Amino acid sequence: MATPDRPGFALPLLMLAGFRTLIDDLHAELARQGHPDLRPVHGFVLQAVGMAGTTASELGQRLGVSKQAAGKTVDRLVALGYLDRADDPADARRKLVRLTDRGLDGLRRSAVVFDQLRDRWAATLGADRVAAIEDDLRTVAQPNFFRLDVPGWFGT
Amino acid sequence: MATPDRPGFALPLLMLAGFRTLIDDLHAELARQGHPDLRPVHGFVLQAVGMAGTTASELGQRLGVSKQAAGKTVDRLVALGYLDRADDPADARRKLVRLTDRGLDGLRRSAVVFDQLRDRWAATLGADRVAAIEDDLRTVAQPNFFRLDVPGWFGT
DNA sequence: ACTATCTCGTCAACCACGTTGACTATCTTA
DNA sequence: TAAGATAGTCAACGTGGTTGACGAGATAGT
Repeated sequence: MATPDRPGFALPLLMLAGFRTLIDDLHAELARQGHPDLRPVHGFVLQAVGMAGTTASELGQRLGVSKQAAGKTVDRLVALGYLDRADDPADARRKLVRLTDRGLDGLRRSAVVFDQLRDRWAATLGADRVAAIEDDLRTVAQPNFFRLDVPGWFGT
Repeated sequence: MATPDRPGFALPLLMLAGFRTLIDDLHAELARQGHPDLRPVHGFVLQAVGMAGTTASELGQRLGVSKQAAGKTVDRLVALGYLDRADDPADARRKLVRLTDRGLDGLRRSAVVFDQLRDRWAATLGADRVAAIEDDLRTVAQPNFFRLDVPGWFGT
């Protein structure tokens, strides 16, 4: 890393580098485990869909993008076999977006790999330092997107 | 934040949230200071160009993208008045990409704002915690992109 | 019950940012 | 000098985002 004389520049650069390291490692491992076409954005979408399923509009709200953008991303993930659409019997306008078995598999494997990556960081830095980073970021970071009030994503 | 039972998921989500918080705050402030058309990617490009200027190919290497992608980004920043192109008298193939006065102004203001944002985090978390986050990320994050071996970006 | 309004999904046009492949012009080296 | 490497650009394309418009269906008010 270059160390500019302005210290503040290091913070966003390192945050980005840390995030990209995790994501790149995740997708390298997912590709090895049979999910080579899963792209960085897709993981967040699969999480946002959740076990209960959702609609394109609500998905857009959860991800902080327009409903049209969410719809197009759902199209791609449907084509890849990770999501499917079903009519809502209670409301003919809505189309329920749900995880397929493949989508669920990708999500579960992501969770496992993220755990392993966190363990790797903990082995280098110490578990307390990793937890401290998480606590600190929880304090200062504003999650104005990916707000998921869906409990038990990976539950039983 | 939702807290999934898999703890590893919190780490990338929080890293992303932290990064986006910094970037969103930066651009809100830059827009206030006369740079409303500066987008998140542009800051990194301006840094990678540096005071000495560079070429599209080298810029692509620094940013970890193809020379064509770098060239197109330079096109946009030229159109916005942040960069210009000049012929290299020593090599007729090369076109030197340089910061304009406006580009330099945007870069300097970014540095100032990032310093202020870092101070804000330090006021909340404590300066030692912020420094610890930076140290830890320097240890585990692999900066396979934005490698800038250019000293003195914002020098004298 | 009917009308006005809101919401959901979709289509179209567009922009930003990335890719690969091909090509010309130019420098470098064997 | 011929062969090869490099710089920039063009074209075609993929992905992820935007806004605006629109029809179909649900809902609230009189």
